[in-house]
Amino acid sequence: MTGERLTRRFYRRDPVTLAKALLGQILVRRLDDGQALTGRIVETEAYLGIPDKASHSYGGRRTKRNESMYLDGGHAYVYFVYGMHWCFNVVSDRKEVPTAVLIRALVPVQGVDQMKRRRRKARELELCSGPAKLAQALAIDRSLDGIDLATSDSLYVARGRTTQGAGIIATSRVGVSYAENWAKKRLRFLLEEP
DNA sequence: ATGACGATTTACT
DNA sequence: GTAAATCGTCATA
Repeated sequence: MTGERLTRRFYRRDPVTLAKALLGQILVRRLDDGQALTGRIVETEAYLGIPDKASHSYGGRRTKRNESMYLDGGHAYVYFVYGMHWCFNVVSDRKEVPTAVLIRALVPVQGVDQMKRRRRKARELELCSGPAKLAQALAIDRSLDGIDLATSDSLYVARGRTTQGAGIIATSRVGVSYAENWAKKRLRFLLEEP
């Protein structure tokens, strides 16, 4: 039961459930030349949408930038921050419900040499140990924003070793100190045993 | 038209 | 530990 692409049904859940369910699954990026870059998802964050002060869709905010958050579960939301970094989210829930899961870290599986090339500055252990790092390593950028992970060959998630909720640590999210009472909610999830 | 600000990373004191 | 890098997007005017 490993290696199959996850389908729409998997993604159409609330972001907390999805954030936990994504841990241990395999993110697959297939380049135009057919080469696969893959990694095991070991850290995620849930963004709960309209009520969530840390979410780009807080208060129902809907702009050109965050439009992808309103797509059906299983689409990609890729955004640009700090003038230099891309971050990749998996959209959760249904169409018009702007929630998502930020993929924060991977353990590289396939295509490590290519990842190293893309992240020239990084040391081996830091290839995919942050949201913008993994985006750079897997060549994820604007061109993949809004793509459908349920049908795209360029980017999707495949079933990895299943965890059944065991070994998951929940902590507060990173970089959202501005979000007041939402900043300290435990919406960041890490796989304890990589 | 302008200005403030990031769901970060890296380098440096 | 602190701070610079760096620019698209959005709110305000």
